[in-house]
Amino acid sequence: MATHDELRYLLLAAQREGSRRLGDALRHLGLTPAQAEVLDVLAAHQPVTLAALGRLLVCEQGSPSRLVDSLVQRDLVSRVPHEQDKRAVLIHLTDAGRALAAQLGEATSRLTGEMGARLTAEDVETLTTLLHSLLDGTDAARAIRSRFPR
Amino acid sequence: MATHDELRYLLLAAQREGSRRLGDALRHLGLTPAQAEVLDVLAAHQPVTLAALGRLLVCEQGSPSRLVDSLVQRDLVSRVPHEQDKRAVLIHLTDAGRALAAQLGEATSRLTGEMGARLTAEDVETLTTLLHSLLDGTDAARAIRSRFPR
DNA sequence: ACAACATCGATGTCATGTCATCAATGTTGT
DNA sequence: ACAACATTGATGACATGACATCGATGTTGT
Repeated sequence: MATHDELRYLLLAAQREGSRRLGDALRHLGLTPAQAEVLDVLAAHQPVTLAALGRLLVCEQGSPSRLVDSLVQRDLVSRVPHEQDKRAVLIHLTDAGRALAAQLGEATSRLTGEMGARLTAEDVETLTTLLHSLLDGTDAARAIRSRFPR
Repeated sequence: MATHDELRYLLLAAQREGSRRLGDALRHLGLTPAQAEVLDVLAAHQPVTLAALGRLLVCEQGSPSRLVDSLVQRDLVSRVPHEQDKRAVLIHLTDAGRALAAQLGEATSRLTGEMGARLTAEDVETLTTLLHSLLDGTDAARAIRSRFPR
């Protein structure tokens, strides 16, 4: 069915477009969209192990060691060995990381403004509901549910 | 607004999930999602220059030379120098490429079936309309419009 | 004609994402 | 206790995507 193919490409296009604009909005903070998502999640769920962080992130599937590496190198995040489980590592925000995380909302406000100009609040609601239907039962849906409780 | 952020992550999640499943569905053909999109577009718009192909693709922004390279190496596509414009190159499907392109619909049918099980035809229509609103005026929207005329 | 500019395709660089594998550590079944 | 299995985080390998730059070629304004 051509309709479903069109929808697939629309989802791809929406994600790419959003990602580019988010990248623009974050550039002045020196962050990429993926790095910003990590800071965003950490600000609300600190501290977490790498595996748990991976489960909360939409942007990556497995354990995001390399993504976290990039933040450790910039002193936005620190790794602390887990006391009970010697395999695990706990990820914390540093002071600098917390400060940057606090600026994320302001940086993305332009983005949400653009979306608001194109979609009514009801449209956003409809899209959200339909996308949850589409994703129901997937890991990503669980991640989003736990980050945005209704 | 948390709602817009949730929507951003839902779009990301939907694209990732779709991409993984499409990758699974295409694996037995030896194609990645991006390569499949190129074959798909070429089957309908052959021959095109690299720049024109880039404008028709959702998956990539600039001119997709390296993506096309991977298909040339597998003899699915060929580059032919443009006669009038010495800068340009025309991309053609080879016989093998045409044969593979003909199998794409079958390969993606499982995907569209899964979508159909989660969304009604009306839902798909609604999503399509709303995403077009969100993307109106962007290059990606133009690409999709020209590939899926209403 | 010709200088200024635009477009074409290739390429280098960086940051993802995905998958597979690995060594270290935990957990479980018996 | 201990063998079988599962989980954790790191890493190598591969294919994208985004951006910038470059040399070659076209186009345009005058």
